[in-house]
Amino acid sequence: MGRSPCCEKEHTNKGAWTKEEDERLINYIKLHGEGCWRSLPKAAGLLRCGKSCRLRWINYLRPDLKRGNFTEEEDELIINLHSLLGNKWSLIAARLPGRTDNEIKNYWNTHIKRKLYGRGIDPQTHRPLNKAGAITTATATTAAILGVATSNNKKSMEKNDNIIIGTKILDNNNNNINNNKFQLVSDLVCEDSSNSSSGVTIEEQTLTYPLHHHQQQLNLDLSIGLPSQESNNQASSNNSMIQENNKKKQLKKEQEEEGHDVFYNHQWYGNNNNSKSVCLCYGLGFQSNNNNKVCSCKGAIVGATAVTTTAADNSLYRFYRPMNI
DNA sequence: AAGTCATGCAACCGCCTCATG
DNA sequence: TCATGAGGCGGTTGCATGACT
Repeated sequence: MGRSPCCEKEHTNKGAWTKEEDERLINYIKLHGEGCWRSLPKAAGLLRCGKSCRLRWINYLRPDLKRGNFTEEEDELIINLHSLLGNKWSLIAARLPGRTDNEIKNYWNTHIKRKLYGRGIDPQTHRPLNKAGAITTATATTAAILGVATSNNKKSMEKNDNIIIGTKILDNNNNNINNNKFQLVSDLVCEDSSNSSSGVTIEEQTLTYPLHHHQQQLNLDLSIGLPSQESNNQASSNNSMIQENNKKKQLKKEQEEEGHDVFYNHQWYGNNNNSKSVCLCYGLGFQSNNNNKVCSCKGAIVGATAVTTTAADNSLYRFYRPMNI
């Protein structure tokens, strides 16, 4: 049985929105808020599909949209986020206040792609164009190729299970990863936090990356995003910062009282000031600001269930995702 | 001035996810 | 556990506009 259409197509307008339609939609949402998109058109007196109303509101009419050209800072952020997330425009948009996924997608296709080509960089792989098809530094033994699935966050990471692979970097000569099929996500250092010397599974390890290096690029410590909000968001932003600082103080206290590191917001809080341990999916940029939709870790470290080899050796691991996701 | 081509972007389409019963 | 449907997402289309000949 086919799915019923979201609206009666023969009775709906299509194409560009008129000023009157915009006003009707704005007025309705001002009065009633964003509710059921399916019933909204009728209630608002619009001959439009609910989906069309939603899109028009989200991409064009929403009052918090930032209009105008993208800044250089936003350009670089989009490029960095795309290198981590691929064509996940909604995730990228979530890190750019006032920008929509559609806007970023269009901007990527019309401007940034060209910009990257101009720099000699393949916009899909973020690798130099003259080296396309070959990852010159990656290598792995068969045993070191890790399927980064996880048992403790199976449901939320469903989409990512078995698709990210980690490759232990041994030297610069072997190319075991087919770069036509895989895209570089990130380099991370695996560090054993369990103090056991053998038989350590990835799940028992802490995956640590050099924080200062990533912060320079993406401000991953707090979130991937621009450092400041628009002025009308300043108050709530300040409140969030106060709450966050209070939480950190509390965590520090807990850590001191209990004598061990404390986990919060994908991170372990401990005594080591030089590096900060994070869960793997966070480190790879798969965290989300939408109730941890992507990563639902609660302290357990994301890792591969299948691997029990000596990954916890402070080696550099390089992570890839297939091109088709 | 008119025709053609290139570009940018709003909007649509179809599939996927997830909540609900 | 399964079916259903609303909302969400990414890819694509097509129109408006500007640049060029």
